[in-house]
Amino acid sequence: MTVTADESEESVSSEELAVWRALQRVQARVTRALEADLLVGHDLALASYDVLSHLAETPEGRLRMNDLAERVLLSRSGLTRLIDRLQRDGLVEREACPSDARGLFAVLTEAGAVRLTQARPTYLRGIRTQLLDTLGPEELRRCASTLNRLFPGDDSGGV
Amino acid sequence: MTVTADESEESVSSEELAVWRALQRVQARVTRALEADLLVGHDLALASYDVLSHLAETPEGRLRMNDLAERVLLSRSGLTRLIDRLQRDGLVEREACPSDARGLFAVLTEAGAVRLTQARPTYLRGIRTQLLDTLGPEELRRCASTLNRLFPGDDSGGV
DNA sequence: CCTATGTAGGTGCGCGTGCAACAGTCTAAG
DNA sequence: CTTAGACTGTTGCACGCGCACCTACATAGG
Repeated sequence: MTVTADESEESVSSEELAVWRALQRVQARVTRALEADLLVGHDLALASYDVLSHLAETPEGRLRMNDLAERVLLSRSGLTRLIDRLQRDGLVEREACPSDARGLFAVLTEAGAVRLTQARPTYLRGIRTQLLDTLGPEELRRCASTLNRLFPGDDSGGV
Repeated sequence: MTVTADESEESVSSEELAVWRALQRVQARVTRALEADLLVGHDLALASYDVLSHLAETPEGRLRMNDLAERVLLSRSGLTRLIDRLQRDGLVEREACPSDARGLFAVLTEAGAVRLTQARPTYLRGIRTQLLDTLGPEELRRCASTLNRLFPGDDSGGV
């Protein structure tokens, strides 16, 4: 088959395409491993962990819904439901924003902080074995500099 | 807040964590851009494009369901429904496997090949603007070598 | 031959997600 | 003060996905 239309224009080398495909595969592999591990070990979805994690990185343990949605890579509506679930489970609470009557804070509860602390080792171990170990230290360093250049001021927060 | 439990064990530097998070963000950004562009431009979901693309890279334009599922990063059941839709739209056909009565081939139709050819420029442009342009040529080269080392013999296929 | 184990693909089901639309609120221009 | 436009979070809806389970077939071991 090999439908080779007009490669003259809009060319992307097979090496470049391979980069994109590898990116997809790595992301899928790590994501699924983390999802499974967190689920069986702590009854926590990866998206839920991400929310707790980002909240915990905040000095006050709270974040506006919109802000949080961007950080955890979710649509606003998606975050609304996710916070619904986390609130139902007592891991997060909603709190009104004094300065803006439209705004709501998602705020980490004590139970949420505990749950996060319990789950963190599982999460970190997953990243280590699925991603970091497969990269050599040299490649890791290069990736870090490249990625941090693309997203300046984003390596904040801990662990 | 900053729940800093036991960082002694299972440590992952913030630089390493940033790598993982950046990976997620890049993947999400490119994926959503491609999905949107392909949808408005060619009424084609990204997953559908991936299927057509992988089939077209095959000499006979056909692939076993299982094999295809692995390549497009979908569960077997997920691929079943996706092929259902593509077959309904006439872009793909199912064909029995002579050597194994359990097996089925997903085979690219002429209409599927045409649709792929139409959509390809949109797809490649998306990768170019969302991913490749943001990486310098030097970083691109490094990523390629790193990723291709992690997934040897996977840069086959065209464009 | 016949049985046991593994594999290929499909189905029922529940769930998480995004899009479009909406109400409430803020802000700026007249 | 009023009004137009932008923004925040939520909801109705439809859809795509994975998991668990199932059937059909393949293959090895008796």
